[in-house]
Amino acid sequence: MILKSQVEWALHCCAILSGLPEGRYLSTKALAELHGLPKEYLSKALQNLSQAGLVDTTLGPSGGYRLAKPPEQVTFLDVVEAVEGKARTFVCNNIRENNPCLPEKYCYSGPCAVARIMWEADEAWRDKLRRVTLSDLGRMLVQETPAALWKDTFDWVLDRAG
Amino acid sequence: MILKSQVEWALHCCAILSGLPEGRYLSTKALAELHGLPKEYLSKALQNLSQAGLVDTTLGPSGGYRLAKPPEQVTFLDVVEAVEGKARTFVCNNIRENNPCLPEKYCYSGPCAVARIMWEADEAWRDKLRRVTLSDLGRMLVQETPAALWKDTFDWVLDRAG
DNA sequence: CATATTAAGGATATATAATATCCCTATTGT
DNA sequence: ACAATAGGGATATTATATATCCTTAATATG
Repeated sequence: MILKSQVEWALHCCAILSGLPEGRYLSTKALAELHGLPKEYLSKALQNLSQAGLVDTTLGPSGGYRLAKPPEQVTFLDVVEAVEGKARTFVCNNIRENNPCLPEKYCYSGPCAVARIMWEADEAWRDKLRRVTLSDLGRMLVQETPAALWKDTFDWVLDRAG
Repeated sequence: MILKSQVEWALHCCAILSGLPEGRYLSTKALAELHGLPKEYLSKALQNLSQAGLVDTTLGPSGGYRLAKPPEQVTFLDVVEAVEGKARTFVCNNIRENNPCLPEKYCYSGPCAVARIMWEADEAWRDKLRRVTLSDLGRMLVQETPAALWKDTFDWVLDRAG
């Protein structure tokens, strides 16, 4: 069970979008080249962000993506769920209902204990992701990235943003 | 990102093994029929449990599987990791290193912030699973299963255990 | 000892999901 | 008018999950 690499892509793209000056957009092309990713496929991930309402888009030259909300209002969970979907990571197939000892008409009232426990763990994972925002990420990245590289990077992307 | 159904199978099988009388074994066949699962494929999951040291096995008629330790010493994480592997659910491909602004010889010192955050969430998931044991599960199942069905089920499996 | 039953594991087949590319359309800034 | 863009459909490729089959070695039982 491994998350799609699109999740990683989307998070890094959001990190860049978080640092973008007000009103500017970044194209798929720029984001793909910056991260060395396949443009067309990255585009699908960005479309997911758009459909989830996390980013605004605009067409034409100098078009592209920008965050739809301030970075402190976008959580990791928002991004992860936009790309991976909101379904739980554990699917209960109710195999207890195949028990040959089960009376014909018997119906279990709720989900079984196995599922409840697995879903609690899933929820703990989501909780953790919900507590980290893009602005938290931004602060961490600024701290661990050389200032010159950080500046060069934004000069580079803004140069490609028309 | 969805866990293999083998995880569900392994957990339900462990639940049954937890309730088994001392010294008895249950065969793949019995476990498969009890849960309505494909015997050969379930066998692969049980082999994973065996390789992880969670269950003991013995050959021949009346052979099969039993827990290798008391149920309170086997956690959900043990079972999940035996089947799914211990790898983290988020893989960092270091796409920041594709940044064209990155100086030639530059080398990042540690994993990037995105990976650290995702790995923390992964760890929260594992923590939760580590805190639930098979004996916890057993208590929950006993409570939510009609006593007669519970008894019938163990009579049924023990009948098939030689 | 002979036999039936079992786990282990290799080989292979099938189905589903992830990754990737291509192409067409409508929109928009220049 | 033109070039650049997002959106999205269709399709191809690769990887993973699911499933079956078969062989081997061990073992309880008659």
